[in-house]
Amino acid sequence: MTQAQLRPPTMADVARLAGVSHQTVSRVLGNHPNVRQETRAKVLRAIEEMGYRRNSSARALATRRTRTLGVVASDTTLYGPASTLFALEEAARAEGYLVSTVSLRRLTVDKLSEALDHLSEGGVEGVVAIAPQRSAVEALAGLRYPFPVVTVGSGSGLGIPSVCVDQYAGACLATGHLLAAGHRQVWHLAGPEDWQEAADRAAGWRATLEAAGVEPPLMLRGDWSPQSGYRAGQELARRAGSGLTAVFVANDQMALGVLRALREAGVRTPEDVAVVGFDDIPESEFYAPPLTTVRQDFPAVGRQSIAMLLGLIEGCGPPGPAPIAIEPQLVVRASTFPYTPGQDARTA
Amino acid sequence: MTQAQLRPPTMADVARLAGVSHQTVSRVLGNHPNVRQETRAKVLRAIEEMGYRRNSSARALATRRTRTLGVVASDTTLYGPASTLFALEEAARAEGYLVSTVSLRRLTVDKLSEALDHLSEGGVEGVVAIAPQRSAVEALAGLRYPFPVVTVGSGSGLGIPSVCVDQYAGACLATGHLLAAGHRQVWHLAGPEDWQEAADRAAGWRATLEAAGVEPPLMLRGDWSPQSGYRAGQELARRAGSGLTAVFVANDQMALGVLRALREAGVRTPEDVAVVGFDDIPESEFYAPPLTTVRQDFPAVGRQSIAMLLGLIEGCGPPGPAPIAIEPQLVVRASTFPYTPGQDARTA
DNA sequence: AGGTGAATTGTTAGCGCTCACAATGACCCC
DNA sequence: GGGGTCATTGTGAGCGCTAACAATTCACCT
Repeated sequence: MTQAQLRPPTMADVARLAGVSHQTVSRVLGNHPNVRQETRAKVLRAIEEMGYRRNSSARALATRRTRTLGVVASDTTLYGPASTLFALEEAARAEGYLVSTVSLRRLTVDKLSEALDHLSEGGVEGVVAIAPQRSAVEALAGLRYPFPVVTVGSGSGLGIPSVCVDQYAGACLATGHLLAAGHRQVWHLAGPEDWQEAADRAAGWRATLEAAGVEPPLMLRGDWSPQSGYRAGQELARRAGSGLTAVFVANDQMALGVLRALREAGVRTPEDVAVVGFDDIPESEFYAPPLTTVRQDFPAVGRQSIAMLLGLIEGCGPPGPAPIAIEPQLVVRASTFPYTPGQDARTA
Repeated sequence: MTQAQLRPPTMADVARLAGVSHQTVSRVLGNHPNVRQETRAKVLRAIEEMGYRRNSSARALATRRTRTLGVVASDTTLYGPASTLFALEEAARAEGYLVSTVSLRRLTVDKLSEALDHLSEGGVEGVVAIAPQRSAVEALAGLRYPFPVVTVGSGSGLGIPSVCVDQYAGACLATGHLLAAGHRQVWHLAGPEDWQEAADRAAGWRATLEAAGVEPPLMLRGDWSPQSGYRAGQELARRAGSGLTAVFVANDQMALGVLRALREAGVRTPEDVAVVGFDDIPESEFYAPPLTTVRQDFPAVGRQSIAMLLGLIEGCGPPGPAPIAIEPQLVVRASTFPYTPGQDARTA
């Protein structure tokens, strides 16, 4: 006999039907201890009957908590950002928070600040910014918002709390793998200059070579796209004649372009040139040949970021937890030779 | 001389500083016409000075509008869903709405209903569900929520408003292209049975063949992943010896697996077997060989869905706009022969 | 001067909920 | 039997905003 109503029922309506005060209804909903079992049942029945749902705005107003977090992301059709976004959302939901997302095509300082304003209007209690570009993060450091902001994938060091995978370590893994397989020299196709991750991967590559007593060769640059990898691949193919045998590419998509360029130039992988990527996107296993690459633990990134943000929101402590780095993992496939002691890769 | 305050300033604080009533502040913020220029300036100065921001919860409570939409998505690391999500979010933001997202790893009836409950708790005014699986949409038809729900990528016909790309037309384009290039027969590697898009693509394929007087061969099935494409590709390679010359694969990622299986079996593409994919993901241009595929207009999907949802929210009319289908587009690359009249593809 | 209407501003009453506190009653102990 | 405790429930006052209406001011006309 639930009659259709224009206004959804309020707590007072439920209270009236159950013959209690609105506060008792609130207590039942809030799982407060001191409610008689019988009363609780009565209230629950009334709630059920009226199809009652608490009004979130009123609740938020009274408690001063919206239980909403914001996320700013860009390039969400790429595997890395999409995975991070997913992980963040899942972690936040597990903590009972709603997530409002702003996706940007390109992350610029203006757009980032607009996005934060938009989220601020929406009443978020904190924001995670997937901001892998240094310029954006630097700008962020200057702005003031009435809620904490945590960044993902950017370096820390600007005083903004941040979580990231240890890109440097991943690059060491990749470069070390190539050296161990017998290569005398390892080239690098890096990501865009402004990206912290690109810089960290390049630094890891350079350091590993130097530690092995190898002078790092000219570093190439792409923009993460297969297209840019293809162009760089043509350059690499040209050098394959004069001693180039191994390349560490800063992401899998560029590696795809490199593989195509090498193949078109008649350069075999891994016999002539070994290739290592970064990210372990699902497709990389099916490239020609399947790609050796570095896997990142995105779910861990999501959990850590949300944990850090909630710490900032609830603890209110400006110091915040120390920056966290998550360890990546090497996945060896057919685009490189496995490590075989005493054997030179080039003659395998 | 802005002093730090524990509680953020309220409208009343601003009003006091500006020497007006709080209602005048509200009018300035709401861009109401009848405020004297001078008063407006005074108020704006006070707002600026105090760093005042309207409290969204209080606003939502008073207006009964949260200006928040919900989106339920799954498989967001795939290109299609990620693009749709991005387009939705952008379209909603353009209309001044905040978007709360729930991403699901796998879309099941239970998870979908949990997601809608979670969004409902968050006070969304409407939800777009990216629900490409028929079972989920059917379940949705049974549930009642206090807000309208629009689906994307599911068929309509269940009484739930829906927007999608015309998959059937896309499949006709793909299959027709192969027939026009001279192939006598076209095989099909379909997506999972439960997916509406997979069913529509299969139907378009079948209808095109039948219209050309060709008996459709056995249909293979995958699960969208490169792995499943690889397995199906091995089967296809086996049949390449006995007359198979063309395959229409239901998405690009499976096509990647097919290409690899064919290559490993020594079957050349397109000389021995031509392959067409679906989606036009950014990488497909760099496959070996570059993939002929069907491009979908995701931004249009986003705009239409949001427009439909807002129509339902604001118009309140249960009839709602008619289901909208968006036209896809064929992108021809090297994995197929272009159409050359009078020439048999197999001898090209 | 008095009246009319428009422009501008202030006043009041909620929106639906939670919090702090008061009130009630049951029970127990000396 | 009075006073204490505990469990349970109700009351009242906001949270910060907008909407409706009332009040004021001012320009302009007859």
